[in-house]
Amino acid sequence: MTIDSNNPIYTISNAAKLLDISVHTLRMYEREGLLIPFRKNSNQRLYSDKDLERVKCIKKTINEDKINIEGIRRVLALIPCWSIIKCSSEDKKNCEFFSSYNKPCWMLNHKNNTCQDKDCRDCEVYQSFGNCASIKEKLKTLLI
DNA sequence: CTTCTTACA
DNA sequence: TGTAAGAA
Repeated sequence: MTIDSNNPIYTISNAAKLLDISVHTLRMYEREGLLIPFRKNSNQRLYSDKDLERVKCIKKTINEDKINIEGIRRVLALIPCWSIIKCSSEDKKNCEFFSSYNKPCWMLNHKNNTCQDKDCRDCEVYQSFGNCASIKEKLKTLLI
């Protein structure tokens, strides 16, 4: 983890074992827009240590804070991505995100805007809201 | 043998 | 959340 926590090295079965959840649940979190695992050319999912931390945060939020997947997704849908990546007004006009309030930006189409060639998994927006500890800090920097 | 997608008595 | 089918 100290070398490169972004290295996708865990298969879905290994990740599930480490997290003590089922592979089915991991796929569901993905389908619900809570995380974006790395994909090999063979379409197989791979998870990094950072991904594991992200899922731990999700588990904690669901089990301890009693917020369901839908609730988490709606919070993520409020991230001011345009401010983080500094969209132009043209980008905003072409972005589907501005007509949606229940999906995180990384679940939407990015055609015709500055995000179209980006991999959301590598995006600062997705990364910054990856675990419970960093979210509040990130929001502080946006409000200053 | 593992993983992928899709579906559901 | 679990399990199953058929494909890769």
